[in-house]
Order: sequence, then structure tokens, then C-alpha cells
Amino acid sequence: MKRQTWQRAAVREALTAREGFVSAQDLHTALKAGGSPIGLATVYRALADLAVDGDADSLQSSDGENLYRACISQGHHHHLICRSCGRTVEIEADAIEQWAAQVAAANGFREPRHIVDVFGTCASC
Amino acid sequence: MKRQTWQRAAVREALTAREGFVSAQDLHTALKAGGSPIGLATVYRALADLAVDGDADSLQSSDGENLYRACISQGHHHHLICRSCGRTVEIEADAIEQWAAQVAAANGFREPRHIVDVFGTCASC
DNA sequence: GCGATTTTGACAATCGTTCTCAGATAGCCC
DNA sequence: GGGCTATCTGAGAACGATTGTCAAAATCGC
Ligand SMILES: [Zn+2]
Ligand SMILES: [Zn+2]
Ligand SMILES: [Zn+2]
Ligand SMILES: [Zn+2]
Repeated sequence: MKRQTWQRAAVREALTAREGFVSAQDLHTALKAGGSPIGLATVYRALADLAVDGDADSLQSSDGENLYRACISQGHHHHLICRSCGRTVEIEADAIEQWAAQVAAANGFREPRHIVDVFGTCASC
Repeated sequence: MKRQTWQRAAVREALTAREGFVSAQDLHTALKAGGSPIGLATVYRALADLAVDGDADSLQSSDGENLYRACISQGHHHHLICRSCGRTVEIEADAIEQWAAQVAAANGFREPRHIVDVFGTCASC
């Protein structure tokens, strides 16, 4: 079973305080700047756990970094992300879900999963 | 202007000979195994060029590797990829293109780009 | 063939991430 | 509270994909 530590709480809180997607390293830097003595490896582990439990969304940036964001809606959803400021809008689109399932089935593919993210420049940028 | 070298030709050929997506390292290993003295850095550079020129598709695997594949259809398209054998089907879906553009516009996002890939297990796996 | 310019490749450097492992700690039983 | 034990933590090393370096080699226009 998972133990409750102040480190995990701190990571969860720091992540929630952020608007858009953050890297593990950035979050660690922010925590240290706030006076926390938390270790980098711990931040990585906590973020991975949050993502697995569905409490955080994760995606890979174009240069291969893993980015995380506190989840707002609980269910399956996608993102519209500002490539400049990182501001993120959560999107639900049944049409996409159905399309993905249908396309997979039509080609004989089982257990379909999909990656759908939209990037753009937001109104304030 | 781009120069024509046997190295680039070899990379292009090796990539075309493959069915699904390959990593730069795998392709390099295959080339070496075939007797070619080509360097790893050159394979990376050639693949990046192919992707830029639209002659190869590229995507990031879940563990952060860049994968490449010889392009069949020329225009913008997406992929249905077998998570087991790598077999890939190219997909064109105007509905998705329109949906992405519309979702971006509705939220005030300009210059939308999107990532859409479907993974599954193909019929033969 | 010549020369300017580009490309190559061995190797080092980078950088995000994971591993290691000894010490700290949460949760549980008494 | 005190003690026990499995889990968690963190400093640093290790790792692995990718990129940078730079001298030597190759291309292409002349
Ligand atoms: Zn913005
Ligand atoms: Zn979806
Ligand atoms: Zn398959
Ligand atoms: Zn598209």
C-alpha cells in the first residue's frame, strides 16, 4: 500500500498551484526555491505515481521531456495547449473517441488507445 | 543545397525496407549488420532531414525515443500503429482536421497543430 | 582536375531520467 | 509510547538517447 509522506503532498500541492504543464525538473526547482529540501528523484517518483493514479495528466514535449499537470476533469480527456505560455484547456470529444475506436476496429486492431493533443497560440500570447 | 551521398541513400533505403517505425539506433545497427561502415551521427542527421522534407514520418515512443518510418502518402496524415509488431496503417480523416481547427478557434487559439495517433494490437498479433 | 563548401564519423558532452543503497520514516501491533 | 518492518527518501552514480566538435574526406560547379 502507498504511504502518505509530506513529500508527496508537497509535489501534489506544487503541481496544483501551476497553471499549465510543468517538467519534473522545473517543479523540483520551484519546490527547492520555496525552501523544501525535497530530492529530485522523489519528485520524479511522485509525479509518475500521480499520473498512474489519474490525478495528473502527462505528455511528452517535442524535445522529449515528460510534462505534468494537475488534472481537473476526472475522466478521459484531451488538451488544447498554448505553445507559448503553456495555458491548457481540457477537451472532451466523444466524436474523437468513437472515431478512434471505429478506425481501429475497421483495420482489425484490438484494444485501441490514442494520443490526441492540439497545440496553438492562445489569445493572450 | 543538399549534397547526394551514399550514406543518405543507404538510410533512405534501409528505412524503406522496414515495415513499421524504427529508432535511429536500430536502423544504424541494421546498416552495420549489413556491412555498411556508416556512422551513428550520420544516421541521426539523415533521418532528421528525411522527416523535415516530409519523406519520413516521425513520432516519439512512450519511452521517449524518436521513431521514423518511410512515408507512403505524401500529405498530412495520422497513424494506426500495432504496439506489438509495429505494423502501421496511414489514416486520413478530414473530420479530425476540422475538429482540431474548430476546437482551437473556439478557444481563441491561433496556428493550431495537432498530434493524433492510435495504438492497438493488430489482427496478426 | 581544382577548390570552396558541405558532409562525415569517432568521440566527447549534454541532459532527462532511472538506479543504487544506506539511512529515515510511516503504519501497525503490542 | 515503544518497537518492528516494509516502504520511502535522497545524494550521487549510472544510463541512454541525442547532439556537439572538429579534422579528414567527399561532393559539385567550374
Ligand atoms: Zn498563451
Ligand atoms: Zn480520447
Ligand atoms: Zn502487430
Ligand atoms: Zn491531422
